[in-house]
Amino acid sequence: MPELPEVETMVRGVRPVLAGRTLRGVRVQDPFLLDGVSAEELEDRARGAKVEAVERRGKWVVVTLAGQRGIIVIQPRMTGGFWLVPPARPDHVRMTFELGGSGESVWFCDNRRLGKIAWYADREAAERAFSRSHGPDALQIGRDDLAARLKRTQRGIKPALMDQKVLAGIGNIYADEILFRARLHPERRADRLTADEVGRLHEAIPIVLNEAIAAEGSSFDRNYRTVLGEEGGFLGQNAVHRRKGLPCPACGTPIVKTRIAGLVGRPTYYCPHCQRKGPARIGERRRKGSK
DNA sequence: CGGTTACCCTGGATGC
DNA sequence: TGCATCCAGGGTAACC
Repeated sequence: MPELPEVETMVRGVRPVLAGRTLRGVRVQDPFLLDGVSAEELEDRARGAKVEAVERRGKWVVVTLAGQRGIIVIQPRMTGGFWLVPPARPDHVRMTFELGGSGESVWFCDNRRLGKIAWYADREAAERAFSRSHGPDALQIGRDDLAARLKRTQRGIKPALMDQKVLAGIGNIYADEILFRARLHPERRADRLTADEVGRLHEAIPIVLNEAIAAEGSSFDRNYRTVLGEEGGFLGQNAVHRRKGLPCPACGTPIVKTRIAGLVGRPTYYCPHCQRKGPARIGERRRKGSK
């Protein structure tokens, strides 16, 4: 589930509680999520450790332990998320950060168990692991770098945007929203965008992601919630994702839902008027009786 | 290289 | 009400 804005929201929620604090320890409730580390080893490393930093890298949550105790990396994937000691213990707790003294906890929950928890000995090892499967962060990537990376793939622009190796952080929701904002059809070939189109795309990425972060991400059904259990408010101010048949906010044309090549079974939403396969006509309005 | 399938899991919504 | 089916924001491996 969580994409960059949701993970950023989680990190901002968890950081003030954990950063600078000394853990009593961590408890692994579900070793199934562990990747390359045993529950015993992880718990040993974290016991009594001080949390130096809580950061986001792409869709990863990176918890750095002080004093050479290593780095814990949590990938929420589809249904993972953090909770700050809510009144009632949530379902599907997979790992717990236990704080000293007060007895407070931070829970990592994941009903589908698709998430991953890893541990690296130091920042370099974590960085190597990240770099093996990720490009630059979507909020950091430069325009020329983005252009060069898109030039290297003949896929559609949407699959390319969602490829973490091209740039890190964008998933299905925000790919749709970013492409709408950039007025690009999701099936346009990544390597055939004009410099102007790449420029629009590069502008749209941080605008959409930062709007979503400001709204604390996207919630629907019972999925993602903030660390306090509140819904993110982005869906409701978005343009196309999950808005099949509803009017495009720019031109009123009904939004189309489809499936595109290179994206397995994930749905794609776009405005067939604002996002043409041919040259997009920016700013054009389709309204009865005018123009 | 690009694309598809299968798979990792669970639970909510929908349809009969 | 019960049961089957489809769907879901992510990601990887195997294969054509």
